[in-house]
Amino acid sequence: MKRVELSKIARQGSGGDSFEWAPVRATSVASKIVVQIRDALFSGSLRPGDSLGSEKELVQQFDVSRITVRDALRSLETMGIVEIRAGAGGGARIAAGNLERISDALAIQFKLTGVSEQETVDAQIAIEGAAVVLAAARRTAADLAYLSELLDEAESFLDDPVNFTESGHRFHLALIKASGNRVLTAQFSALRHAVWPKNSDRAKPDNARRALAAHRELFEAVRDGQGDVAREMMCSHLEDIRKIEFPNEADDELGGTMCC
Amino acid sequence: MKRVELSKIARQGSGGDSFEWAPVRATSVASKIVVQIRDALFSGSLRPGDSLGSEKELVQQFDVSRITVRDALRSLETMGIVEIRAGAGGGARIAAGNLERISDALAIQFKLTGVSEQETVDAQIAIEGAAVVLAAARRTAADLAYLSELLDEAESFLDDPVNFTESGHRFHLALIKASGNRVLTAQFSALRHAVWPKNSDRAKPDNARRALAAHRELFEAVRDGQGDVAREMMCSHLEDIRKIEFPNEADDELGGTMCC
DNA sequence: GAAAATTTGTTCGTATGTATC
DNA sequence: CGATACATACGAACAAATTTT
Repeated sequence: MKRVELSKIARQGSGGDSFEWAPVRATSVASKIVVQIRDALFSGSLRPGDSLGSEKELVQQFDVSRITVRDALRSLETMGIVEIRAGAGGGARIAAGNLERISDALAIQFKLTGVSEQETVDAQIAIEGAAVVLAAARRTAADLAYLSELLDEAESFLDDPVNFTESGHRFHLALIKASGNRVLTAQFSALRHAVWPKNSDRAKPDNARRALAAHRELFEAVRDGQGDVAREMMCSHLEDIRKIEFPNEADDELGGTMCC
Repeated sequence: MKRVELSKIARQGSGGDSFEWAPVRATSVASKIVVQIRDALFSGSLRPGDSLGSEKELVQQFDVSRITVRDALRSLETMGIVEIRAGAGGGARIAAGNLERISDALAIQFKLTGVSEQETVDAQIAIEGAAVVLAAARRTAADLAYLSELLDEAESFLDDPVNFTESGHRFHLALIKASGNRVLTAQFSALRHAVWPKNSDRAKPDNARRALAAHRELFEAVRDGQGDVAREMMCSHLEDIRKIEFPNEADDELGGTMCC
């Protein structure tokens, strides 16, 4: 339960922006507190679990009003940097990482920016394609057992579009997790949550059969350690899905550019 | 300048969580305002540029105190959903998308989670490798001109490690932007900001020469539309960098698994 | 389990800096 | 340049929730 000494805020100071990305409205006092704590996190002087003290203590340390401290804490909380608990022994502390939080940020900015489905699927191909290469090299027996289970499950859902789609999602996720790479896993989850149709009703039986066959081949390639084969299969499988889910892009002259 | 009618907050209501991700502390009144506005964004009833009114107006609309509205606005601002301007005609309005904000969110969670350098570099290989394939197919004349400029710049920095490293970063970024995929660009930026050494002093002249040669070959492959060649080059180039920047991982038995 | 202490959540009033018209 | 509108900031206080005793 380390306590870190934080300096008072210079009201009219220039505020050291050690990052190249612009902090949110660096003019406000609250944002200077935010920047200071974020810097401390990245420099390593603050780590998950460290306590920042209560609102009252922060008011004293920074010599600002309670509202200013609250503004800063609200921002830090929204960024996922701090967790706030009420009651005795509570207060603000540096949060543990939560990679699922990334989905929110991605979804919001994708929505506001209006990125195309093509960009999203291309990014997904990049991530899943690389992930299966790693998975083919690192998959454990437990990974293979779970993937095999999911294949059986999917087969039982061949005539149940909703459940089939969801099962297929779990298969993709398990495949990526088998890569052992949390960065790729987080980025995949974010993309999936951000822009894919929530309830795809396009998983008609014939499409489902096709997808299941692709999943089986993927499984075998990963099981046999054939990374390159798995990558190509994943790519053509996703191009297939792209044509089904986003038919308006099917006539893109660059279709299949990625790898297959 | 559309105005959207927002309903009052039910103090003890259950609060409709229409998303699967848990909103931040759904118990507080402020977070209910946040959820309501975020929902309105995703449902399409709020779009970039729409005005939410001033703090005072929001106080009246939601029938809560000023500080509660402030808390909500601070969260929404941090999420990048609203922009707040002071002065007459100011107030809160729905922000335009800013994909750089994603980098922040990713970098923070990667830092808090403590992902390994190996995971990061593997993800970078996935993203940059796919990006150059797209870049080879889509690069414009302007892209090539800028990349060529950066190569000349880098050559002049061969004996200046700090500037050489920075110039090289710009080259990688320009290469990815040439893919025309903003999702890949955002994810790359995040990785770069999150875990790479800020001031790499390892760009010794001999390493610099090696890197520059790799960049030249990458440029030629992209220029000539040879996507597969570019991918392999990018991969081996990044594996090279991995060995230089993170020598403690050089003996990883899985080195070179990705593609080369 | 109940009481007490601690801390956040919420409200009101007021003053000040700042951007717009 | 002045007036207006707005966000930012400060102080005091009570309510609600949570943890400790």
